[in-house]
Order: sequence, then C-alpha cells, then structure tokens
Amino acid sequence: MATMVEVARLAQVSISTVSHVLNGTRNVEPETRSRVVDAIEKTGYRQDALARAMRRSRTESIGLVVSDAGEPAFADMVHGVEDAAVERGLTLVLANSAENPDRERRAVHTLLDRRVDGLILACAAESDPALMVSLREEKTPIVLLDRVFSDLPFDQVGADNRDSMRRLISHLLAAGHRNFVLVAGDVRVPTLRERLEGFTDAIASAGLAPSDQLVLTGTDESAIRAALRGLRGSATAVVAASTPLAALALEELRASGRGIPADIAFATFDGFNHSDLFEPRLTTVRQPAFDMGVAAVRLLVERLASPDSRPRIVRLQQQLELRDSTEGFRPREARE
Amino acid sequence: MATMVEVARLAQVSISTVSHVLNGTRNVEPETRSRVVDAIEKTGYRQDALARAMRRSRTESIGLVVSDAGEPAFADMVHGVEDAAVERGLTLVLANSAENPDRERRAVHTLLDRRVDGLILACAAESDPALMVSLREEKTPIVLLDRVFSDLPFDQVGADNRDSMRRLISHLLAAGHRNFVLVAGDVRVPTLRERLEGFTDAIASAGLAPSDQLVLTGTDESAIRAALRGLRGSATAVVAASTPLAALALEELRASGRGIPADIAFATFDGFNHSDLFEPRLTTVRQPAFDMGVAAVRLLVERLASPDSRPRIVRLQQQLELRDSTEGFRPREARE
DNA sequence: CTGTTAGCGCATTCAT
DNA sequence: ATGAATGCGCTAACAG
Repeated sequence: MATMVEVARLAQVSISTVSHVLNGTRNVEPETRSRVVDAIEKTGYRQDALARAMRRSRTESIGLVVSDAGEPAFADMVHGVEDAAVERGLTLVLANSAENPDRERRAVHTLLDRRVDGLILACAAESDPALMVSLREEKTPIVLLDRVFSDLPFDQVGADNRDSMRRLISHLLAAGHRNFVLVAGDVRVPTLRERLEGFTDAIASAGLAPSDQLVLTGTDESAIRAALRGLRGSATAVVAASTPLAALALEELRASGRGIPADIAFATFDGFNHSDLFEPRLTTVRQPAFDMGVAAVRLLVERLASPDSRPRIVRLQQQLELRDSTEGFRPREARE
Repeated sequence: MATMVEVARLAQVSISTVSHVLNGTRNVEPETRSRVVDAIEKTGYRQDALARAMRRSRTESIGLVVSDAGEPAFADMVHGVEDAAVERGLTLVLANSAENPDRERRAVHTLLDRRVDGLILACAAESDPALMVSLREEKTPIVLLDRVFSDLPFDQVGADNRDSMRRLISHLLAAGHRNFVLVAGDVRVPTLRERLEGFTDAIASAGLAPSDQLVLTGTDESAIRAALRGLRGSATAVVAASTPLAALALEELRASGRGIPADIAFATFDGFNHSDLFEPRLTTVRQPAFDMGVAAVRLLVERLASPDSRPRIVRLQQQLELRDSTEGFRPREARE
C-alpha cells in the first residue's frame, strides 16, 4: 500500500501538503493540489484509518454490544444503529454478549481498548453491577439501549414498556377480561420488569384482585411451561412479555389443546416477523427496534458534541397492533 | 488513560520490559515481572489496540459486509460470524450495503482502510463487477458469503441451493404435482439463480414440459403480485425462492382466496422464524445461516494462515422441513 | 502558500 | 535479563 510519503515524492511536495489536500484543512494552490491529486490517483493511495485515528485520537467508529444477537428485535436494533452510524460517517464495531455477564464485560473492554469514539450497550440480564460502576468512570461516552436503568447517569434509549402494557391491559379489560396470565419472564431485565409493573398498575387501577391474576416470572423455562400446561380455572387471557416467552407459551397452549382465541385470548410484546400472514394473528405490542437503534446513535453523537450536558433518557412509543387473537371474547355474564 | 511509559516508570523498568511481560514475548525475572504487574494494576493500564495494531500491522479484526441486514437470514449470518470471530479473539466490524452497489463499494473500502485482517462479503444483487475485479488485487483476504460466484478466485461459502431445490421438487413430484409456480425473484443474485437452475433441472429430469411451469423472475414486485393474483389453470403448487418472495406470494394467494394447502400447495426457501407455531405450517428449505457465518470465518482464518493455498468453495447443506402446506394433495386422476 | 518536525502508543531490533 | 532507540503512517503545530 502506498503511503503519503510516496504520494508526496511523486507530486514533488511535502507530506504535510498531501495531508492538507486530503483533509481540505488548509488552502493549497490549485496547481499544487492537482499534482497531488494526480499522484494519489497514480499510486492508488488510500488513507490509513489506523494511523489517522491514532494521531487524531478519534477512530470515527462506535461500538455496539447486544445481549442476544439471535433475537429479531436486537437484530433490528443493530440494523438501525448501523444505518444511523454510516449516515454520520461512523463505522460500527459489533459484539454480542449472549446474555453472559462475563462475555459482556470482555466485549465492552475490547471495544473500549479499540478506542471506539462511543459505545452503545444493550445490557445482559445479569449485567455485572461493577461493570456499570466502572463504566461511569470511562470518558468514552456510553449510551444504554433497550434496557433502561433510570438510576444510572447514562444516556439511554428504551421503549415505553410500562405504558404500553397498561394500554394493552386496558384494551383487554374493555373486552371483558378479568383474569389474566402474564408470562413475565426474568424481571431482572428492566424491560421485562417495566412490563410487569405496567400490568400491576393496570390491575390495581381496575380495582381487580392481584390474587386473581397469575404472573409467571423467572428463568426456569420448564417451570413456566408446567404452569401453563396445568392452567385451569378462570383465566381468559394470556399475555407474553417477550417473543421467546410467547413462543414458549404458544407451544404449551397448543399442547394442552387450547385454541386461540376460541378458548383463550393471547397477546404478546415484540412479536413475530410477518406474523399477519399466519394464524393465529396475534395482538402485539410492537417495539420500534430499528428506531431505537437510530435514537441511540443520535444520543451518542450529541453527547460527543456536548460532553457536559445532562444525561437524557428517551422512551420510544410502542405500537399496539390489535388482531384476531384477542377478538371474540364474551364475558361470562353475557354467555348463554 | 495510562500508557506503557507510566507503567514503566512506576515499575522502574523500561517500556520494552513492560511490553514483554504484557505479551509474554521474552523471559523476565519473576521479581521484575511482579513489579510490572503491580504497576499495571495500580495505573489501571490497558493496552491500546490501535497503537498495537499499527505497530504490528495486524488489527485482530475482520470486516463483514452484508447486503440486507433486515433479513433474518442475514441477521443469523452476522450472528454466526460474530460468534466465530470472538472465539478466535477477533473483533467484528460490520457494514450493511442495503443491496446498493455504491454503498457496498464504500463499505468495502471503509473496512479495508481500517485494515481489517480479512473481509467477509455477502454481495449485493447488482454488485459492481469492477469492485470484484479490484478486490482480487487486494492482499487482504476476502471470503464471499451466501452469494457464490464460482468463476471468481475467492474463498466462498454458500448453501447447496440447486440440490435442495431438486430435492424439494422431487418431493412435490412424488406427491403428484405436475404444474408449478416458481416465484424466482431476481436471478442476478446467484443464490436465487441456483435455486431456479435446480428447478429447471428437476422439471427436465422428470420429463415435464417447461411450458407447463410458471416461473416469475425479476425485481418488479407488482408484476409478480399481479401474476400470482391472476393465477388460474392447472398449477397445484407454489414455491417461493426466498422469504420476501414468500411473504409476497402468501399475501396474494390469500387475497385471491386460495387456501393452503386445500386449494394449492406452498413451499418456501429460508422461511420464517418460529413458523411451526403458526398456520399454515410451511414446508421450508431452511438455510443454515448461522453455520454459514461460522464457516466463512473459518475459511478466512485458514486463508490467513496459509495465504497461498487454493481458494475453496464450501457448500452447506440445507434442511428440507416438510410440513402441512404441502400435504394432502390428490392428483387429478385419483380425485372423485 | 508550503515545508519541517514532533509525536500518537506501541513492538521490536540491536545493544549491553 | 534488560534498556535504548527506531519507526508504523499520519496530523498539527510551528516556521518560513
């Protein structure tokens, strides 16, 4: 690879002139410039981003650590981040923590050591608190994505989970449902906790007895499965707080012979791709994952521009998509 | 950030000793080493990957350019590449060409300028041939992913598209189908072209008249839609060559009131996530996208190790998942 | 308007 | 077993 030295020699100028025509960082006589441009052409010179980054202490790159690259929602966030980054001339360095705190810590440090200009972090479920604390000391700006920790002084992007759950439950209440099953999952994950809180809120403000509701929390998949399979009694609606939980719940409901929505109503957060092409068509609270990625980059870039402004938390609104899976319920009183 | 100089001073050694204990690259007296280790601890020193890369001319990173980060299949490939990269201590730099040749070219050059040690490229549909040619001159190893150009001297990873299509059609032939609609899409994309070829092969070896088959090619979505909507006559099975094409076809079949599989059989390549939870359950040729990503990294690393060995093309097998959407067809003769 | 020069932080060769 | 010194390729003072 040709370096600036060779270009300079060929163009009969100093390397600093080459650098300046390259970066447009000071005036240079048209005649000289064109000699340089020609030399660049001839040598096939291309700037070495590494050396440049080193000298300027700016890599023009950002890091992104996601907790589960396998989930479509996270894939969409990655997509959004990449898109927004390219638009600003930033390169994306990607790492996946696979919901593993140790791997997360290593990923963060790898990216930091590569001197990314900023870091976007979608925390793992069991994120090491010590990591968070140490990250506050970093001078590399950090934006938390999806999983919001309101007590931490970071810029953050999340969805309005609590509110969306309230809206969903309101809708189901209006349709006559009084007894719910919430498949809540691992409530250490802020996103899932917020959804649970929204549920609790909604139940409380409707004046319903919490004891009439079944909330399945935790990471023990088989326990959740068992609970769903053995489901009996009064529940008329199942709500899944995430796509993996929905997949699991749908399997068990099917296994136990329950039809949706004939026997029981069903709704989920995040949802499945192209799901309106298939039956049952699920009522879904759709996360604006792509836009969340875009927003994270925006926060990061703004932070880079003004390092001392106050941290901001952005909540993007989720879309409540009503479909067949919550249609056609008849409250008990109205049945024949 | 502390540098080696500060560590050296604190430990009362030269920076070269610090470097050597860091990299284990020569013997150092235990006593000295421990002073250095302590100093590293105290200063919170972390190696600057940029400076290191510059000095060694090795970034320990690889680049990945995908053509459509939005498609789940590509998301899975990204996931596989990331996983395999991390396992080898490599960092992943990601770019998305969004099926845009110009953006693809820029992405490739951006990554190359960042001196990634190797590059994995899932070409866009209209990839600039000039780009390919210029890439052959690069000394950075390049692996082509998913879209295989057998005449190009690159390491490549693809799926056995042609063969899988033959297997799928064989199955449908055995079930009595004689008249197909293939939604083939943009056959400039090697993957789609191979699937089309497999189809042609299968029809030929079954001794069927190509003129009895309807093949829909091209990028004009509304033309394809129209053809599907206006579908009449003898076709008993529709095959979609990719997920986006399947989505489109399913929409149109539904719009024209055709039931699957009651009125017409349906099968698709690549498929939908969690699709076995929903109706109709689609017969699917599943691409091992994650594994393809892993394989690409493997090829790249091996190429790095032996730069002069002959380029290899790896074809991973696809899984034929038979489901309801191709069940229950009765050949005309057998009908009452 | 242009050239000279000093590092950025590190790995490494050559001394000792 | 350790240190001194060089340079990777570039940008940005500083000097003319």
